[in-house]
Amino acid sequence: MTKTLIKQASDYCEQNKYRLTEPRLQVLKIIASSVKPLGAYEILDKLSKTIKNPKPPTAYRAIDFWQEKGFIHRIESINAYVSCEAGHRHKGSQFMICDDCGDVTEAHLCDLPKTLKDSTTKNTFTPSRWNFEIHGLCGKCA
Amino acid sequence: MTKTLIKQASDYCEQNKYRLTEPRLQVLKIIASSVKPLGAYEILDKLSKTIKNPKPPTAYRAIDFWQEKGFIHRIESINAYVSCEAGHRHKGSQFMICDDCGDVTEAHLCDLPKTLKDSTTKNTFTPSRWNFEIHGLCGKCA
DNA sequence: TTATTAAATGTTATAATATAACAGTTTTAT
DNA sequence: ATAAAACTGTTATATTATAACATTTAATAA
Repeated sequence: MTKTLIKQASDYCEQNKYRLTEPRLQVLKIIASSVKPLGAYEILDKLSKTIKNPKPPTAYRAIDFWQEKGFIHRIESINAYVSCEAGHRHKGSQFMICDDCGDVTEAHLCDLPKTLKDSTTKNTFTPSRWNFEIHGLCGKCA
Repeated sequence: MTKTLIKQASDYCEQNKYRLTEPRLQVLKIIASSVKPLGAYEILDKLSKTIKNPKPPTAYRAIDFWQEKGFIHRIESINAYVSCEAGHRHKGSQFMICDDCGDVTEAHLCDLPKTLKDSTTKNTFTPSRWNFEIHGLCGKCA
């Protein structure tokens, strides 16, 4: 639900004294209204419909902002960005990426699965955030 | 153990009729002998010690080759490559990446942890490969 | 309510990462 | 020997991302 996410973001900004500027608003709308992850330059391209001749930093700054605040995630293996529906800040995500149609499904992971957690413990490693990207085929494409 | 990995790779090429060419050998040696993940252009730079004036495709082709064969992995969140000690082809890895010193520890994951597997099932998603990147602090830096 | 500061954007340039395309070479199989 | 396949060399360029600094907007304090 696009509207819900924008509302959430708007409330978040108000509560935390961040400015919901035009680049930020438009970038979030663009990402939230896409069914597939978008690359930064796709976002930039769409941004040019509402902002005159935007440059890369305009897109990247807004992307970075929402990413820090947990409203969007970067899918590292495809250099693309998706909005997050979780409605709360979480340390990690599990993405299921269909290599056929490009569709991505997210499940957020507030905790590390036990086997992985055990592995970090064994290595005296203190996790702060995690990103699990699973490639394969979605139900429609399988 | 660098020697072991090179030997493994050499045997693998012989058994599978792949050519262990100079760029491939040097690139694998470079990655295998580094304690930290290396970026493609770092690899290219080191490659210039044994190959005269190498160009990006020379490095990237060898990188892609070893990656396909499972002898190295790409760490997506830092655009860098590490050798794999597992000695067998596995579908996924868990990387623990220290954000302070840059050190990376790998644990290979032949199977998806149950919670994640359940999540794929629920989404009728068929996994083929996975990459789990956990950021945080290693024992030395914590 | 104006001055000051902080936060954010606009703009130019460039860095960092990666690949396309095609010519030439080496190896393998015939 | 010849042809085909695999691989490398080389030039050029695409893609992704950031540095640096001038300018504008908004919040805060005098």
